Parts: sequence; C-alpha cells; structure tokens
Amino acid sequence: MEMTQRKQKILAAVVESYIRTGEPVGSKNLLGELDFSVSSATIRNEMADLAEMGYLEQPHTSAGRVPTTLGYRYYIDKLMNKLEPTEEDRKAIAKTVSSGSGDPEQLLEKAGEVIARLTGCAAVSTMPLGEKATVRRAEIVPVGTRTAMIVLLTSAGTLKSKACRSDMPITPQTVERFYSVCAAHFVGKPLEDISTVMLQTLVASLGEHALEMSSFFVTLADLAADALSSDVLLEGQSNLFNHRELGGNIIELMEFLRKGEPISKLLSKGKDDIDIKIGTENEYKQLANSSVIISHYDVNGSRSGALGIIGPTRLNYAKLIPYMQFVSGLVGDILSESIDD
Amino acid sequence: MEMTQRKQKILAAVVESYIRTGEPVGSKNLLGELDFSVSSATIRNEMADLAEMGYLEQPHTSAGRVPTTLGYRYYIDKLMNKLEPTEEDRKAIAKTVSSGSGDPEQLLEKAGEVIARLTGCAAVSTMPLGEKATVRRAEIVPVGTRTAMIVLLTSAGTLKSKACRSDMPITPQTVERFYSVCAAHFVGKPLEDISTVMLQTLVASLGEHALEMSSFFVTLADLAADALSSDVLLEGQSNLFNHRELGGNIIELMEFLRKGEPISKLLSKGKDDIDIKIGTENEYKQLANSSVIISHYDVNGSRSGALGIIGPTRLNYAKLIPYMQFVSGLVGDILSESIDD
DNA sequence: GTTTAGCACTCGAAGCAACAGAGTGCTAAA
DNA sequence: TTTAGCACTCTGTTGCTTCGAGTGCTAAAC
Repeated sequence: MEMTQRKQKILAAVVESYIRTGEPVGSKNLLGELDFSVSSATIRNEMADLAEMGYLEQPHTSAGRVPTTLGYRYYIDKLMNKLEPTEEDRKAIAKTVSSGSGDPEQLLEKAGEVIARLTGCAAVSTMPLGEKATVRRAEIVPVGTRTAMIVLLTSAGTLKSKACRSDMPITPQTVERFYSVCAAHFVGKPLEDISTVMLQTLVASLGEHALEMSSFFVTLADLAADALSSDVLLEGQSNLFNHRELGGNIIELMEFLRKGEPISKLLSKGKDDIDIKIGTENEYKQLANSSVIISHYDVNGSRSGALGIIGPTRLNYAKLIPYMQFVSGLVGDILSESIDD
Repeated sequence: MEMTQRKQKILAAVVESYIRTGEPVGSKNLLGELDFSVSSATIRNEMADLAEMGYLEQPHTSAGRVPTTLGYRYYIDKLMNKLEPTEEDRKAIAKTVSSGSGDPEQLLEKAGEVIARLTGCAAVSTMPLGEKATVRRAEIVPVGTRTAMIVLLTSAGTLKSKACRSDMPITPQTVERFYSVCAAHFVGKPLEDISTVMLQTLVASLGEHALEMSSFFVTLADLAADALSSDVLLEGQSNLFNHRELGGNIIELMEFLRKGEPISKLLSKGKDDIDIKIGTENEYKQLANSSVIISHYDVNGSRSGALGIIGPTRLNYAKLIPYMQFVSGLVGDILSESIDD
C-alpha cells in the first residue's frame, strides 16, 4: 500500500493528538484537526489502511487508534515540524546551566535539573570521562594528627575527595613522601591503571613506610574508581509519577534508573548527535513502555558524553528534540571553554 | 474502664499480629497467640472494651481490629519486649558503618544505607553540624590558568569542595593572598558569619585585587552555606514501595522526603535519646500514615545529630528501636574518636 | 473510482444484584 | 464470668445488563 500525502497528514494528526491527550484517537475527533474536510468514514478508511501498514494500532476493537513504535518513528523522521526553543527559554536555560560552571559534575547536575523541570521527565547525563581519563593531580590535606583529606583531580576536570585515617601520626615527611610517590607513579597515568594490584606492589616497595602510607593510596584508588564509575547523574525521577500511562512499570523503571551502569551503556551507545529510542526499540525490557531521547555533546570537537531524558512514549518530540540539542550544545560549549586552560 | 493484665496481653497480641501480617486481626486468629485459653467470644468482649478505650479500631463493622495511634503508643511504652540485635548483626553493622569512616558525611551515608537495608524503610540522618560549626581550614588548589578548586573543612569535620573560575589568571600571589585573607577573616569563624554582606565589605577592602579574588570568596560562601544546609541524608527511599499500606500517599511522602528542610527540623526536635512518632502524632500531614523512629547521637558527650527511619505505622518497633539505638551509638562513638585528633 | 451515509457489531466501563465469607455484638445458658 | 449460638453487617467477587464510543461494511451518491 502506498503512503499518500493524505495518509501522512492523518498519521501526523493522530500522533499529535495522542501526544497531547493520551487518549486513543477516533475518527470523529480528528475532523477538526485536519486542514481538509472529509467525512469521518473516509478517515476511518484511511486509518484502517495505516493500521494495516503498521503505523497505528487499536487497544481493542472499539477503541480509537494509537501510534505504534513504527508510527512514532515515521512521524519523527518524516513528518514532524521541530519547535525550536524560544529566546526566553534559551536565556533561562543558559542562565541555570552556567550557574553550575566549574566542575563538570555540577554543570551536568544543573543541566539535568533544567531538563527535568522543562520536560517533566527524568533526566540522565554522563560525565565527560572515559577510559582515557588520567590523573591530573593528587593532593593530601592533613586535617588532624591522624586524619587527612585526599583530593583527586582528573584530566577531565572531575574532582573527587575523601577523608582518610592513618594508623600513624601524619608528619610533614609523610606529606612530602605522598607527593613524591604520586608524582612518580600516578600523575599522568590513566585512572583505570590504579588497580589494587598495582597498589600492592607499590606499597610493598615502600618498605618501612608502607604502613604509614598505605591507607592514603587505598583511598586514592577508591577515588579513582569512583571517578571512573560514578559518571551517571540522574535528576527528576519523581517526575515520572505524573505519567499515568507508565502504570505499574514505574517502580521497575525507577529501580532501573537507580542502577547506573545500564544507563551509562545506554547513553554511550549512539553515534549520531541525537538518538531516539521509542518503546520497544529499546533493548532493555524495563524501557519497553518508555521513550528515550539522547543528545550527545562534544568537548573541543570530540564526542564526550550525553544528556538524555526518559519518559513515556508519548513525548512531545517536536519540542523536546530541539531542546535537548540546545542544552547539550550549551554543555559542550561551556566544557570546551573551561577545560582548555 | 480498667486496663487488666488480660487486656494488656490481648492488646500486645493484636499489635504484634498486625505488625506481622498487616491484616486486621479477628478474635479467632488471636486464639493461638495467647498464653491462656479462653473462647473467641471472651476475646471479642475484651477487644470491644479495648476499642472503647481507644486502643483499637475497626476499618469497618465486620472487619478485625487494628491498633490506633494510642494502641501503638501503649504497646511501645508499656508492653513491648525489646529485641536486641544479635551479635552477628552487630558485627555486620559495625563493619559496614566503619567502612565509611573519615568524613562524617560518608559515615552517615553508610549508616543510613545499613539501616535502610536492615529495616526495609527509608533512612534519614543529619550531619553533626550546628550553628556553632566554624571554618577549620580553607584551601585553594589551582587546576588551570583561570580555574581553581576551593576546599572548605569545618570544625565538625565536614568537607566541601567546588570548582571556581576567575576572570583573571591565577598566579602564586593570588594563592598567597587567598590564604592570608582566609587566615585573617575566615578561619575559626562560625560558618553562618560568612554571609554575602560580610563578603561585600571584604571584597571592597581588597582594592585592586577585588576583581581577581571575588569569585573565590563567593565560592567559599557557597560552600559554607552548603555545609550548613545540606545536612540531611536520605537512603533507601525506594524501600517504601514495598509497603502497600502507604497506598496513594507514597508519592507525597517521597516528595516530602526529598525536600530536606522539614526532615532536618523533624530530626532536630526531640530531646530524648530515642524519639518515636506514630502516625498522627507527627505534625506533618504527609507523615500521618507513617511512623518515624529517631535516634540521636552524641559526639564527645554533646548531642550532635540524629538518625531516623520512616516507614508505615506497623513497624516492628520491638526490633527496630534497639537497632536504631545501636547504630546511633556506634556513629557517635566513631565520630567522637575521629574528631578529637 | 472515490466519498459518504447508515447501520450492525464489538468491546470496555459502569452500575447493580446476588452471594460467600469473615467477623462482630448480643442473648441466654453453663 | 465465660461460653455457645445466632442474627447481623460489611466487603469483595461474580455475573449480568446497559450505555457509549468507535469501528467495519455495504450500498448509494458524486
């Protein structure tokens, strides 16, 4: 069967009406939404065709039509008119996002916050880290006779810090020794190289100072692991409660979001600037009733991380896709600017 | 009407049975739970009396009885046999909690985690901060020509750090100037004194260096405000989903938990070591269907903060109260030990 | 050949009666 | 004072009917 222009218009109207109301849309309801006038019977015929072609489906025989995954896909790829963010919105977003400048983690937190608020969905983001991130700097700050704060700064700009207790009093020599070991073994090395195995051999080589120093390096390894793994931020998951159609799956969905690793995979996958997965297009079954819009950002020209939103399949794609592009572009710009000095 | 010993036994049995099953308990079900034998009719009479006295109520005429707030209160105050944690549990808890030693924030996070897991409730905790907390140390770590990390350490051991951009390049002189200003104006001062007003006069007095330095001090003030306010930790809120009886209120409850300030008030209120609020005893209406167990901890003999759990009214008080006391004692001990050196 | 009016049909939602089951309160006997 | 017995009340479930929305099909109109 052929996709005529009239069918396209009807499909678009069905998708838009369903996104707006959340109710299956019937032939009569559509009459007012179209820019040509035909009877409801004609629309019924066309909708039956669209259903046969796989773009629409019926929850049950006597209900209206609902877009299928294929229907959304066709709409997004061919029919949708993007709705660029207004100047006001751009300014408001830019203001909020740039207030989190400095640490990339804060920046992404702010960006997630603003996205979640604007879209009414859950927002996720990944840090501009990667396997290639290296140790840029390690600091030790003694804060008591036996307690010190270890601070790790990565090449990606991420900062992690943790307190740490030593079994022996901390002397200025201890501090000096810490810095020299760091300079020799850690600075400039990839984060993932700081494994416990590497630590064991290192500590063994310290001889009499092993006892004194070991807890600091263990803490440093913790921080490195933390920097590598805790790269997923989540905001606004409670927004999901407002979407009735997620129904009973909402609890599993929230559990899924809390996990982190799958989200990290999800966001790192796509190659395109923007990546949209509708319902069953998602490989995770917990997302089968949800849609995901992922927008990647570049730092100094290279693909670094991504922002995403997760919500019901009936997202307002026409609006949200440009918004996501705008925010991720902004994040990329700010990070590019702040990282190279 | 008089509270006989038999009535007490019946009340205890009703409360315990309801806590266990969540179902209204009928006279026949109670037969097996009592250490004396009477007929169900006798129990019915006694239960009717207890209902009249306000300790029990019926969801509807032909249902079993459910404890009222008053009933739980009587049970907790007079009837309950506390169930101290087993040696194994104590060890397991101590191990998890002490793994978060060092920074108080981490410690409380671990403590909250273990409580949430053990009780199946949401756990909240407040940091051992107070108005009296002072600046112990401020550090600046340059990480780029115009970017630096500001680190604030409080007298309570809390560590906060944030990245910060300056409009001008950061020189060794900048760093030195930062330290001398900090030493003169911040170290030893209460956190709450670092207000924006104080900052304005300070920055003004810096003369030509004002532009260069101001963003650092603004960041420092942010950190101080953060240390003062972000003192509420929340763990395991998703556990609440497992409690069916919270019903539709669960969403409002979770929103309430996410807020922070009311929780902070809630935890700071009680004077006793342990503080239990059952259902409507709570002044917040969002907690009207929930119970709260708050256990305060002391650091070096003075009341510092608290740990709490929030769950349905049918908590296993006999078990959870001693557990909370144990964990908060542990937290107090660890903090006392780590803070005085 | 396409569009439309008309109509029978399907299915879910809502309302209602019947009924089983759990549990109570009361009365009268032990 | 306790107990057995019984009538009563209330909930939850099941099955039935009705209502309405919306479809699909057919036959007539354009």
